[in-house]
Amino acid sequence: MKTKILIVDDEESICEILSFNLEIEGFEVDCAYSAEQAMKMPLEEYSLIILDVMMSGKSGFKMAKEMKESPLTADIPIIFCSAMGSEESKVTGLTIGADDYIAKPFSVREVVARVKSVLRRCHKEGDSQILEFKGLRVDILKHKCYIDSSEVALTKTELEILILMLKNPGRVFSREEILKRIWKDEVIVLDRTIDVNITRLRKKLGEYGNYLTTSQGYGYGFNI
Amino acid sequence: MKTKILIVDDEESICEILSFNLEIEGFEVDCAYSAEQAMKMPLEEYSLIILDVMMSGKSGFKMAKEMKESPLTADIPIIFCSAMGSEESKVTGLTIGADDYIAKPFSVREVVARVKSVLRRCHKEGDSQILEFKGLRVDILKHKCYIDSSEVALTKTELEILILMLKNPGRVFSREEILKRIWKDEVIVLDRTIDVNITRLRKKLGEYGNYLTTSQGYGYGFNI
DNA sequence: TCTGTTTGTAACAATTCTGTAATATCTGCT
DNA sequence: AGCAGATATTACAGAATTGTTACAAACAGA
Repeated sequence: MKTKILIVDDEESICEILSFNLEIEGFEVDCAYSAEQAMKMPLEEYSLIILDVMMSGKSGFKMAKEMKESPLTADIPIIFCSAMGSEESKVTGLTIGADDYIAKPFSVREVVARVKSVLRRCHKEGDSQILEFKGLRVDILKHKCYIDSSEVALTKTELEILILMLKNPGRVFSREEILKRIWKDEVIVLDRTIDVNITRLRKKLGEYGNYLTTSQGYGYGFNI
Repeated sequence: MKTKILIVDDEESICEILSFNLEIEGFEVDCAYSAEQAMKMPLEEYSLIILDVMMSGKSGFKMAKEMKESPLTADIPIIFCSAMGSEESKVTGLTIGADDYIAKPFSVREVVARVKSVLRRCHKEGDSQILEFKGLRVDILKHKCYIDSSEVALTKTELEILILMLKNPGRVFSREEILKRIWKDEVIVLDRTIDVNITRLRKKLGEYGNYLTTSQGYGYGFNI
């Protein structure tokens, strides 16, 4: 399977040139022309995202921040690119949210080199993205959960909670933390909502539900 | 209790992005926007300080130097970061006692990696903060207590008292001190409440309960 | 639009925690 | 030993936390 890369830039010509060159290098490349459009795509399928900082509508930085908040997409490396203009200093500040940074105008050669470098650094090439514990298996790319090879139907919320917990087994997450990472800052829901979702998850996971433990006064965790 | 990190940088955006990402990693993060402001904070509470070299007002170097002069703060690891990637400032930083050095612009992933590395090196890692005495073990992050590898169920209050004592073995805590640190100022409870909780703790800890000693007229302590 | 699913909320039940008070025991001193 | 002050123990009820269920709104697909 080819390594997939997503380019998000409102300048169509840039997308074209980049995707052309990256495809020559053997990558599979998709393009989005706005952050809004990109956010509707199945981001977790991509091994790397090239993100323009300055776009009309949602900025690349904002999009990156949202990605970091979801356990599904938090680990995807991002390369920012932006025109070095009057806001040079601001750009410097923003770049640190990324795994790499490229200033426009850039040479195609440079971009390809950085893409390869970041992928090497993050060991993400061909990464299967599967979480496993005994007979419990979660395929992050496919959004599926299996127990002993038979599928368990989890809803999006349930799956994200499970992924968050499974990625940090043993760690206890406070309700506040869970809200921040599953529901983002935009939506406001009650603490009790977490409890309800944990209950649902436990029920669906059967015997494995017992590993989702409560730390009274602290929160929840996946306890091995 | 989470590992606390202080970020000192006059660029607010940098503070934001770093703190956001470090919080996701499970650290508790505070920010200061100048060395002067930072020096007014209770520095000894932090397990690590990320310090910008170039700030208006007092420089990061100067602040580090002052920290090294106080026994309270001399051992806190410091990671310098600076826009000038010149070898010169790097050398200055390391001689002053910095534990690591990062040149801007940096990737968040890099910073997080270095933070973890430094904490690991200093035996203060955020992944598994563990207090241990013979067969008694407390995992602070997991909020769990074990005796000879089997879990002992402690309540929140009991656990907090035990952690307080175990962190300062030999030291005697007055009731007043214990109230202040476990119950904060918010809640007001009787002195006798402490006694009851100590009793409960002793019973649950079995043989190790004997190490929780009373200093008549003074208070309690974990006496090795 | 109809239908089924997902998801948050509310209400209530079950459980666990925790401070208090009453009583017993201990400690240091004379 | 006897006393006074300090600490230990116990039981209990109220508080706090968590679990469960049912329901309705929002959503998605046909």
